[in-house]
Amino acid sequence: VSTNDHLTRKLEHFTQLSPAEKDALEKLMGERVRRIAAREDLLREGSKAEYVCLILSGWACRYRTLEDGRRQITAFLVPGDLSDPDESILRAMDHSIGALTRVTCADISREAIERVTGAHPRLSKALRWERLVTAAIQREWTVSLGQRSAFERVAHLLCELFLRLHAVGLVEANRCELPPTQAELAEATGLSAVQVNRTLQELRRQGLILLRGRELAIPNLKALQSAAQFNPNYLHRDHEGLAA
Amino acid sequence: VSTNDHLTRKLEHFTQLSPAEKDALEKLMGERVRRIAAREDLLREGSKAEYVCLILSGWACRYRTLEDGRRQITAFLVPGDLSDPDESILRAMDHSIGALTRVTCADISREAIERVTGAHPRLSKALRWERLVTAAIQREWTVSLGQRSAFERVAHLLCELFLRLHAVGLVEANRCELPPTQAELAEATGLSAVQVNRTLQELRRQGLILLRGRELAIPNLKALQSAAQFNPNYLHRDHEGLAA
DNA sequence: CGAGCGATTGATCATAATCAAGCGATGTGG
DNA sequence: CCACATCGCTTGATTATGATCAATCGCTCG
Repeated sequence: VSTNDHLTRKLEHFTQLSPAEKDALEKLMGERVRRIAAREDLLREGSKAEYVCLILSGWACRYRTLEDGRRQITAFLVPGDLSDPDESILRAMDHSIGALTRVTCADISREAIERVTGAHPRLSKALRWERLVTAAIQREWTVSLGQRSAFERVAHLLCELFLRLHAVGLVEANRCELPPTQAELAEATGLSAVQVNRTLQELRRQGLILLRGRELAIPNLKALQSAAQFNPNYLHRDHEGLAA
Repeated sequence: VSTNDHLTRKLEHFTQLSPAEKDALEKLMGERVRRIAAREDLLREGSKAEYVCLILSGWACRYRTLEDGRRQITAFLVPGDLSDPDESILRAMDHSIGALTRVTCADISREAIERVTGAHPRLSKALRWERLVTAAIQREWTVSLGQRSAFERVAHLLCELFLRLHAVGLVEANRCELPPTQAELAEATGLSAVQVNRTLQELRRQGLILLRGRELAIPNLKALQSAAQFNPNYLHRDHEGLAA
């Protein structure tokens, strides 16, 4: 098993892939690998997205900065996540993608994607599924920011990230990495860093999470999900590959 | 000019369409027209999206209801807007689409869409552009809910809706319909209905909007945009069709 | 050793939620 | 035709959630 099979693992939550399809994916990940330092941008607002970015290792985020300096993180990108293949249609990016840690990513040309999806319809469908889940996650963030309390927001986000990391094989024995700083979690949840700190402490106090440094452990996922009113349906993990 | 050419008008903000392409679009809108009463659902969470919904007239919204009754509107759908063609891949909808007014929509089969996009690459590209703009709008809502004050949120939303309606020909002399009730605007902006009411009054007091019943007038769009820190880039109206 | 970053804590403040009541227009059934 | 109910909007009073301000601490790194 390669260390860079995160995308493959994720897509297999939707549908079985043949060896040929996995091979085609693998080849895509090979071309033009780039290393980005923490706090650098993978793609900057205003520039044209020439390539599709696939995160091979490390964490990144989509974010937008307002004129007065306020910043909102609109998505976290973990290994196996990729920017939208169609984004290169647009004249200019309306937001940036920044590295939260050191990141390695593959810059894949749109043509390469189209070649592969043209040859492998099932892969094409799996990538469309991936895109739909990404959209559903974005909607769920809207729900969180609009309706949920600070406590629920943070708990919900941790549930989501934990399951997403699980899907790409980055959870071991209820533990995973959680690289974002509290300030970054604050920018994602629309809270202040102080409030994120207090909320994390409350989650710890209730025994729902163990968090030391960048390592998060969730001793009882069901309990955390229940505290967060987290419903995993929007991640659409119940398709061809698993059920039916 | 047909009264149902909203989608065509919108797509032409991205690229010129040939008569054949417009004709193909027109035919799509014809099949299987459905009428939905206000407060009814076009598509319900948990069900399978068999068809693509294209709004021909009236307003709808995507929304999600939490277990305890809280509701978040995650998107407004106005004439010319459509649900994601790929959504039928998913086993079940993770949210509902509800009518805010009486709505007429066209239920288009995925096969019909694929037939048309297969035959007209430019149309295919325009629809992908439409999808990207929808995703950008969703991100911008995340920014609003996470970072903007009540005043900015409401002002920003009004700017967005005004421009979107403008793009489909539903603005006349700085005036458009605004069917959502204040309670619905509250569910979209993550505010209480009381706060929306007070914010609208403040916008009126400052002369930024005129709002009576369901009619909204924006005497000075630039002024409102500036008050909202509204940057229209994310709507990506500057492509092939207009510039270059 | 000093600087800087991230996490933490306490005190105070502000924004917006909640609660409660009333108004005006619309619509409906007796 | 009128009495009454409902809905959407409006207003005032109070409360609460989370922001802001400010300081400290521990750790890492140069």
